[in-house]
Amino acid sequence: MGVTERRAREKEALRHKILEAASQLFLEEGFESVSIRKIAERIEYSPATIYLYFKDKAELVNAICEDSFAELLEVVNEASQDPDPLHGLRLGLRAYIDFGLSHPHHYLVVFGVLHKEQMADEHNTLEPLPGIAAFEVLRSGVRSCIQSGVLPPGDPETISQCVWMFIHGVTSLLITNYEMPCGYFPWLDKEHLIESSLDLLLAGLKNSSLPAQR
Amino acid sequence: MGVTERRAREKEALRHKILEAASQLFLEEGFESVSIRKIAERIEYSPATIYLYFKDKAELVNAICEDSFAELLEVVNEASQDPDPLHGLRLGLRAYIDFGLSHPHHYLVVFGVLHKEQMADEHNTLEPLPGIAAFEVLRSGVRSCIQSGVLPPGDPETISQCVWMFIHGVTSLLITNYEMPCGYFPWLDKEHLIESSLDLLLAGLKNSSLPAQR
Amino acid sequence: MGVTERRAREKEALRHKILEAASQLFLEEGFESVSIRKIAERIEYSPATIYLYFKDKAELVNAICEDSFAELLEVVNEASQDPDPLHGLRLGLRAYIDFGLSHPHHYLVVFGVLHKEQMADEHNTLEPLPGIAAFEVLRSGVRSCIQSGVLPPGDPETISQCVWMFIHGVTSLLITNYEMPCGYFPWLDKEHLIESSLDLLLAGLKNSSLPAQR
Amino acid sequence: MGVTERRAREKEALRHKILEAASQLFLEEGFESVSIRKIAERIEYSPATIYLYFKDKAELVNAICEDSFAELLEVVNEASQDPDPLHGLRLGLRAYIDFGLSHPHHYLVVFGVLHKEQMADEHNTLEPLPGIAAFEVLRSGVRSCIQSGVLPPGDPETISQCVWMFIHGVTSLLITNYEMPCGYFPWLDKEHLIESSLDLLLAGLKNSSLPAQR
DNA sequence: TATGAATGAGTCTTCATTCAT
DNA sequence: CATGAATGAAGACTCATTCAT
Repeated sequence: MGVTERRAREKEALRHKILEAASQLFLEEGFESVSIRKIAERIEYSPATIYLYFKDKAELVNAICEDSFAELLEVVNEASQDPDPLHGLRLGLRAYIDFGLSHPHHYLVVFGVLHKEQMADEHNTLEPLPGIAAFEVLRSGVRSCIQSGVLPPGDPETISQCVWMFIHGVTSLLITNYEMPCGYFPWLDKEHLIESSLDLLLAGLKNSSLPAQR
Repeated sequence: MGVTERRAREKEALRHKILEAASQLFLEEGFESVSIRKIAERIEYSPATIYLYFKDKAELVNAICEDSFAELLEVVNEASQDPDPLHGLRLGLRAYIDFGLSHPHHYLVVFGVLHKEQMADEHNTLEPLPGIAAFEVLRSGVRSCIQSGVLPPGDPETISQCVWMFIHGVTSLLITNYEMPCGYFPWLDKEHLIESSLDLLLAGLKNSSLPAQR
Repeated sequence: MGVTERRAREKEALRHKILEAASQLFLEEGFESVSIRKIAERIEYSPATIYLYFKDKAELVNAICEDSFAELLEVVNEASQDPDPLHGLRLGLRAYIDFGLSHPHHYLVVFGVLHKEQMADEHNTLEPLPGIAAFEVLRSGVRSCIQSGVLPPGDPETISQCVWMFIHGVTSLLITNYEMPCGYFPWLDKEHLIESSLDLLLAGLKNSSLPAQR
Repeated sequence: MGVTERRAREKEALRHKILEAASQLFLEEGFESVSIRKIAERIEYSPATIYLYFKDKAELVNAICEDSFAELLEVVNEASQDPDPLHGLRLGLRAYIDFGLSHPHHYLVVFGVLHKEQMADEHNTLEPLPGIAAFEVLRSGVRSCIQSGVLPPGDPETISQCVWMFIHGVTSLLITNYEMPCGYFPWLDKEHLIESSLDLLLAGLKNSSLPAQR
C-alpha cells in the first residue's frame, strides 16, 4: 500500500504541475495562446501525457477555473473577517479586486471571456456556478451590515448583485483597459481609482435603500 | 452613373454584411474562435473575398470597433441631452448600458476581450482610444453636475472614471453572466438590477466627494 | 485610320509598360515574388487589364525572356565589332557577362531557373531557343579567329559551346553567390575575377586545339 | 533496446525520404514550386508530419544543402587523391561536374537558385558557406600544382576562384539547358563537351599566370 | 505510466484567373 | 478597352487529439 499511496501522491503532483504550468502560461501569454503543447513543453512531459490527467483541453481549463474560484473564495473570505461588518465588507471587495488584478487572465476567463462551447459542455446544466460560494460571502456580508444597522434597510439580494456588478466593472475594466491598453486613455493612478470606487460605492450603500424587486 | 452608385451601395452592403457576420460570430462563439473562414462561410462568400474589403483580420476587427464606438457615442450623446444635468447624466448612463445589452458582441469585443496582440499594430501606439469621445460625454456631464451644484464638489476625472468602471460592470456582467450563463445563478430581473444600480450609483455620487489624486 | 494607328500605338505602349514594370519588379524583388497584381499595381491598371495583353503569366514571362535575349544579342553583337577578331571575341564575352550582371534576375530566369512547366508549354517544341541568335555571334567570332589564324585550328562548335559554358559559369556564379550571397565566401574583387577569367579562357583558347567530336 | 534502435532508424529513414522527395521535386518542378504540401503528398504523409522533422521550410532546405555539400566534399576529395597533382586536380574537377550532373536538383538548389530571402536566417550571416570545405580542396590542389611547378606561378586564390566559376558553368549549363532543355539547341555530346572543357581549362592554366588582385 | 509519431482540421493569407459590366 | 468583384487553389504553419508501443 505504501507503493499505491506514493503512486497516488505522484499522480496528484503531476496533475498539479500541469495546472500550475497552464496557469502561468495564462498569465504570461494570455488565454488564447496557451496550447497543450506549450504546457507539455514547460513541464517537460509529452503532450500525450496531459491527456492522462485531463480528458480535454476544456476539462483542463475547467479545472483551472475551479481552482481560481476556490482561491478567490478563500481570499475574499479571509479578508472579510473583521469585527466591523462594513469594514469587513470593504476589505472583501478590495480583496476581490486585488485577486482579479493579480490573476488577470484567470479572472477574464472565469468571468467574462469564456463562452458557450468552451465551458458549456460541462457546466451548461443547472449546476450552481462554481463561484457561487464566493458570492455567498458578499451576500452574507451585506446582510450583516443591514442587520447590524450600519447600512440602511434594503433588499440584500438586490444590493449584493449590484455590488458585484460594480466591483466586477472595476476589476475587469482595470484589467482589460488599464493593464492591457490598446490605445491611449488618460487613466488615473490605479490605487487611487480603486479606493475612490470603493468610497463611491460605500457612500451609495450608506445613502440608498434598494427595495426588492416589486 | 446610376450604375456606379448602385455598385458603391452594393459594395458597402457587403462590407456591412461581413462586419455583421463577424460580430455575430464574436457573440456566438467567442472572440478567438472567429476566423476569416467562418465569416466567409456565414456570408456565403469565399474567404478571399473578405480581403477585398479588409486588408487584414486586424483591420476587420478594427472596423468593428470603430463602428461600435461611433454608434455608442451617438446613442449616449443623444440620450444625455436634458435640461436637468443630473437626469441627463442618468439617461446617458442608461443609454450606455442599453447599448451594451443590445449589442453584446460589439460591446465585449470593444471593451472586454480585445488584447494587445490582437489589436492592429497601428492602434497599439499612443493614439487616443477611439472610444475616448464617448467618455468625454460622460466627463462633461459630470462637470456640469458639479458646476451646477447638483453634485457635490469633487474631482471630475476621478468621478468619471469610477462611474465608467461601474456601468461597465453592470453592462458586461449582465451580458456575460446573465445573458450567456454558464451555470445557475439566481439573478434578479434585469430591469430591476439596472435601475437599482443606477440608484445606488447616483446615491453614491450625491453623497461623496471624491478628491483628486493626491 | 489615324485613329486606328493611334490606338495601335497606345496599345503597344501599354504592352511595353507592362513588360517594363515586370522587368523592374524582377530586378527589385526577384523572380518569384513578381505577381500579376504587383505588376498591375505598379502600372496603375487593374490586374484584369494585363490579361488583355498576355494570355498568361507564362506568356508574359516569355515575352520578357524574348526581350532579354534580343537585348543580349544586340549588346553582344555591338561589342564584338572590332577589327581584331580575338579582341572582338573578348569584348563580346565581356559584354555577355556584364549583361548578366546588370540584369541578374532576367539572366537567371532565361538561362537557369525557369523549368519545365513555367516555360515549357510554349517552347518545349523543337523551336530554336530564342537565344540561339546570340550564340551565333559567339560561334562566328570563334570561326573568324580560327580562320584568321589568331586561334589555332579546332572544331568551332566544340570551342564555342565550351566558351559559352565558361562565361555562363562566370556570370551565374557571380550573380548567385557574389551578388546574392547566402554566407561568407572570400570572394576577390569582381572586376579582377572577370578579367582574370577572360585571361584564363583566352590563354586556353590560344594554347589548345579542341577537335571535333570523334 | 532493439526497439529504440529500430525506431531511430525508422525516423532517420523518413527524414531521408522527405529530403529525397523534396530534392526530386526541386528537379522536376523547379525550386519555387516546391511546397510542404507537395512533399507531403509525394511521401504519402500529412504536411504536419514534416514539421516533426524540420521546424521550418527553411530548415528543410538547409538540410538539403548541407547534405549535398557533405557529399560533394567527399566525392571531390576522394577523386583528387593522385600522385600527380595536375592529374589530381583534373580528376577533382571532373568529379565535381559528375556530382552536379548526377545530383542535378541538389546542385541547382545549392549553387544556383537559392537566394537571400529563401535561405534560413541563421545562414544569412557571416557564417562560412557550408561548401567552403569543398572549395578548399580545389584551392589546395591548385597550390600543390604551383608549388610542384606543374603549373606556372600565379595567385592561387585568383586561379581557384576562376576555375570554380568555369566548372560551375559547365555543370550548371549542362544541367539546365542540356538535360532540361526548353527548346532546340544543337548540343554536342555531353562527354565530349566535358572533356573538351577540361582540356581547354587546363590549357589555360598551363599557359597563363594570373597575378593577384593588384 | 508515458510517449513518439502521426494527422485532420484549421489558422491567415496570396495568387492567377475569370466574367459580367 | 478596361475593370471591379469574385473565387478556387494553394501557400506555410499550428493545434488538439489519438494510438500503438
